[in-house]
Amino acid sequence: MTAQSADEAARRAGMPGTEAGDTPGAASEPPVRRRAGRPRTGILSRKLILETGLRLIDERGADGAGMRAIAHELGVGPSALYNHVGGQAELMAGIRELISDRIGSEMFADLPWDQALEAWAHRYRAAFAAHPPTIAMLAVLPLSADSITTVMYEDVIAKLVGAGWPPARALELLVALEAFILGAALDLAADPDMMNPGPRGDVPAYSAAYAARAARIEETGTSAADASFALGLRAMLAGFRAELAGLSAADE
Amino acid sequence: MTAQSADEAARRAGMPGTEAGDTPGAASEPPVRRRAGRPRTGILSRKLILETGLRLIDERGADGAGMRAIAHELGVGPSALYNHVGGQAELMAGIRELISDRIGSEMFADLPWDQALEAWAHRYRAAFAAHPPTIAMLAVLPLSADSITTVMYEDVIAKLVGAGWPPARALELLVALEAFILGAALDLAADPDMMNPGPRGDVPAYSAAYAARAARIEETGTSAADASFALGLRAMLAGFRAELAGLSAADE
DNA sequence: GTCATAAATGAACACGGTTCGTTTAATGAA
DNA sequence: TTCATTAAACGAACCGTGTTCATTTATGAC
Repeated sequence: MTAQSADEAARRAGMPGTEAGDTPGAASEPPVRRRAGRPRTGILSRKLILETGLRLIDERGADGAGMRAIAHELGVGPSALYNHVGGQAELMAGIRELISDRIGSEMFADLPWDQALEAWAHRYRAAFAAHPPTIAMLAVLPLSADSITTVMYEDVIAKLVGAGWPPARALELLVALEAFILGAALDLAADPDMMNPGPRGDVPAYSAAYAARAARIEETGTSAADASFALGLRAMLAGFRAELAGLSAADE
Repeated sequence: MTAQSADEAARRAGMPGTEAGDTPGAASEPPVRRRAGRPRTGILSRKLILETGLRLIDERGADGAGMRAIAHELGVGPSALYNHVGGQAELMAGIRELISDRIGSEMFADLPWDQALEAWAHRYRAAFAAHPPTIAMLAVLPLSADSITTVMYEDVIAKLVGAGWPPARALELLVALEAFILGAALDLAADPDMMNPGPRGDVPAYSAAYAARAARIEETGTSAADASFALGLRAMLAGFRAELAGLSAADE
């Protein structure tokens, strides 16, 4: 990725000149004893901070991307971040948009509405699945109104209305589907063993179902979360098709 | 509620005897200058702490139920809580179970599987909806294996298997439906104005749909979140019915 | 050149969860 | 009954967090 190499270059740009004669440790990451005042060459940027935050979350878990941790990772004092980012809340919102901006909506250009929704749902979930620790944290954050997410919504709604959905219903559908996707993403982030009943005799049907599912996972190779997502999405889309047919019939 | 009055009684039980001569302020809630050492009559209990935490969350929002806040509310030092609760994580898990234990599963006793699922989904969502600030925080927490939630799962699975669902599929259905419910609960907690596109001309279809939905809300009186939940649940259940019919047909 | 502004430092501040030693009361065993 | 142990409170720390502020240095516009 070009962004990645650019970031690396920007990070290293804080070093004086030839070699660091004043860095005593000289370990892997040079501590870059920088004296006070504005540095000759820019070190931070909003984008660099957000991407570092996302990377730290991926590497160290949800709690690994505090203000101090990001600052330390960038070889900078914590207060320096506040020249580029309003605070932690804004930082989290920025990271969330970093992720959701990668979902895209091209599938609505050349697929029927229901197939496009299916592809979109998979992409949506995958965008979060790429950063497991973020899911629980970011799925609950609101999207800022001016983000490009809104134009993604535009593509969804336009397609649905074009297919015959009443506009208000189309928006309800979008919200409902998004709820399922986020819930499925949470499931994806949960411990796979979370629903294990363990050895207890008072829940026979549930224990049997758990064992049967485990066997099916063994066979097919698909994870439990994937299977549930596929089943739920299939059901929801089938239901939406039936709903639309009912609406069209009522029109006549 | 009996629990409530019992709690209050337990809370006041810390006062010495007749009247508090050493409480200078003597405001509404007596500060109960308690000297060190084990009090004559028990003040705290795990249950009281959990219920106070849930109440503070309801009253003051998600961040209003810290260790120090709960301790202060109970007229006790923060460290006293650690005699009854392992820490904040365990406390949150306890509150989560407090809520989800109220869902119940009686509807599976005397309704067809699909109607029972519908009633269950509504109750599930309502249990969280009763405590809006908790949703985002608690929906992402795992359920401890020994909770009575597992017996609720037992009722769901038993009903589904009895209706002809293969056990593994029944569990997948349960997880998928739960994902939708939690996602819908998150939607319920979100700012209703969150999806407002505002005055911008580049998303015409979306803006129109948003306006149309607002008008429908005005008419019917049902909230946007409720409408989306109803639509999504209806679609999902219709899809599940079709899925089961397909499975039965394939069996023959 | 001068001056406002941007961007860094580093020292605080306030507040959070948590730990620990102390003190007192209850409990159970000898 | 006595005595050791345990339970449950206090209160003073400890540590880590996000954040603010005064200061210092570089940049860019007039």
